[in-house]
Amino acid sequence: MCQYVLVNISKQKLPVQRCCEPSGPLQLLAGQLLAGPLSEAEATELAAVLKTLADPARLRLVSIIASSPSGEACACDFTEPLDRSQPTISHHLSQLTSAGIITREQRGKWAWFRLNADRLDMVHRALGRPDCC
Amino acid sequence: MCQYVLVNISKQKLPVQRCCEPSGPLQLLAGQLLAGPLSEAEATELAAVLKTLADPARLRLVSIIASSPSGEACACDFTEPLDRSQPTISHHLSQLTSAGIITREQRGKWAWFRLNADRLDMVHRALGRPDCC
DNA sequence: CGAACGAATTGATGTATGTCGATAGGTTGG
DNA sequence: CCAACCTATCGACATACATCAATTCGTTCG
Repeated sequence: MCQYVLVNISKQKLPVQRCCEPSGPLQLLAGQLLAGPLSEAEATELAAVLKTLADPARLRLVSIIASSPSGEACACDFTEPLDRSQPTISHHLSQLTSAGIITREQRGKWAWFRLNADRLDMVHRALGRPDCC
Repeated sequence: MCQYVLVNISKQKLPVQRCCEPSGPLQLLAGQLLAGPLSEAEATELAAVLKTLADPARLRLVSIIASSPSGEACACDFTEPLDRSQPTISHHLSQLTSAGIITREQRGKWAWFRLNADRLDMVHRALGRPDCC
C-alpha cells in the first residue's frame, strides 16, 4: 500500500547539500552554546528544540525518515518498528512537526513526512564550536 | 573570593583542538541520527544526553562554563546570573555531571566545573550528517 | 574545637509529558 | 453513499521533572 505510493514519488529530487553549509536563512537559534553566555531567552528557545528531539521514539522517527531512500516516510511505516500505539506515533509526529523538525504532507488518506534539513542543521550548529561548521 | 582562586589557576593549559576532530575515543552514542534507523537502545541513550541538555538553566550553565577564560567556573558564579536558588543550581550541575557533560572538582570549600569536550563533541556529531565532522 | 561559609541532600509541590483506549475526522473504493 | 481505512483528537493516568525552603554535610579559619 504505502510502498506502492512510495515508489511513485521516489524520483523526486532530493536536496543535495554540502556538509556544514547553511541550507537556509537562520531565523532562530542564533546563539551558539559554546560561543558565549546564553541569555535566558536564547537558552529557552534552544532547550525547546532539544527537548523535542530528546525522546527515543521521536529520535527513531527522525532517523527512519532520514534513512528512507525517497527522503520521506508514511505514518503507517512507523507503528510497527517503534512498537507503540497509533495515537502515540501520531502524537510524536505532531510534536516534531510543531518544532519544525519535520514537515507533513497529506496525500490521499496517507500522511507523509520529510525532514526539515534547515532546522536540524540549526540545532547541529548550535551545539558545535564557534569555528566549526 | 572565587575570582581570587580563579586567577591563580587561569594559566592552566586549555585544550586546543581542531574543529570536527574527535577529541577522544567514542564509547557511546555510536549511532548517528541521520546515518540510519536508530535502534531503541541507541535512541534511548542519545535521548538521555539530549534531555539533560534540553533545559534552559543547564544550557546556560554550560555556556557560562564554556565562555570562561580559564575554562572552568565556580558553583558560586552561577546563582546570580541564572536567578535560581542555590539548591536548584546544585541540582542542575549534578545532572550535567552525571550525564558526563561537565566535570566537577572540589578545591577547598568551592566546587569547580569544566566542560567535557569529548562528550559534547559526541552529541554534536550524533546530530550531524554522516559525511560531516 | 567551634563558628562561618559553600555546596549537596531532603521533602514537598505544581507542572509537564509519554502512553494508551476510545472516539472522531477525512479520504478512497465499491 | 456507505463501508473500510488511515490518521488525529480526547480523556485518563502514571511518571518524570524543575523548583524552592529547610536541613545536612564538608571545609576553612580564628
